[in-house]
Amino acid sequence: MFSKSCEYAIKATIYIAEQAGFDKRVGLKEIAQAIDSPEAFTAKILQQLSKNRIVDSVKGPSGGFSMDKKNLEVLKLSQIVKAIDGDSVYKGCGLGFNECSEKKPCPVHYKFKTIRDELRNMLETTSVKDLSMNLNKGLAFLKK
Amino acid sequence: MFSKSCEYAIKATIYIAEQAGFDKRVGLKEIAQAIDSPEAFTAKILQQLSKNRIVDSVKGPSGGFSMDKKNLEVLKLSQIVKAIDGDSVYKGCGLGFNECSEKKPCPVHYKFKTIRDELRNMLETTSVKDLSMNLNKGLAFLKK
DNA sequence: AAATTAAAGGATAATTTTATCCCTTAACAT
DNA sequence: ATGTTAAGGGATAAAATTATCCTTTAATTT
Repeated sequence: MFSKSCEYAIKATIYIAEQAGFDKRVGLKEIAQAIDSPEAFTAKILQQLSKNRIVDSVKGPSGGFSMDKKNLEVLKLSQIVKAIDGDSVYKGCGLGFNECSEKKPCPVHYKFKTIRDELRNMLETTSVKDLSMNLNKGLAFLKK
Repeated sequence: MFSKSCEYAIKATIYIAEQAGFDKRVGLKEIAQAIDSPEAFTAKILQQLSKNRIVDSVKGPSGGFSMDKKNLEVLKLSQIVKAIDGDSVYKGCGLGFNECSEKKPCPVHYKFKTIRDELRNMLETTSVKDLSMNLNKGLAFLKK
């Protein structure tokens, strides 16, 4: 569904959001441990998230990554996915055609349309807060 | 959604099915041209499809690939996908956890569940005949 | 039976994705 | 101001995926 990078990005964002809820700023090392991801690779992804203003970062002692609490409801899964994987998930054709459309549908077009539309809708309506709330309730887990 | 290999596999199968409808056996070269895929790579994929009895192959002159007409309604998209990509699509977690389940749901589990279930259902109910029929009606296309 | 044709299969290469290393830059603490 | 800390960023490496080449095997045709 998503690239590994994107999976890490989602996990990292959820973790940062969770900690931001406690007004905690968290460092790369802590994040990588929490979501069980390779540190250096995660650093790259956090850079992208930071550039895309999905998280904010501060250098130096007691620095690290955090998020604007007020933004947690507004920030949608779709924005993370877009920042890392682009819009391939949205406009991607089931058979990899890029000209695939309503007017020139590929053989699987109509079969896939519903599902991709729903996926899009789900990503666009699910906020980071939705996900981190689940996490706090113990209904879900982040680390393998 | 699927690997490139899987995309080629679906396209190739649809094309072979279409031609099998005319009782035509088709060769690698023709298939690769029809679906606009690299020939040698497509050969590998056809080997897998053949091993999985999704298509049948005959060597030598007037050989090539074909399918049992009677099977076109029975053969589902899911079988092609499984033969090439395994069952990652079915049991794949949105965040890449392999222990993700009802009992131990990842943060996106419930959000993704519906969509993955629908995808699974769609793949398991869509027959190759459904797709090749569309193609014949000119409603869809195979070659870019 | 021999020649020809086309798939099967092994080895290898190119590309993309994932991952690591190390040096630079910026923020904070003293 | 200086040292320490942590993110930023460039270069490189490893792994996986995609792709090609070439030899072998098995059919069909003559």
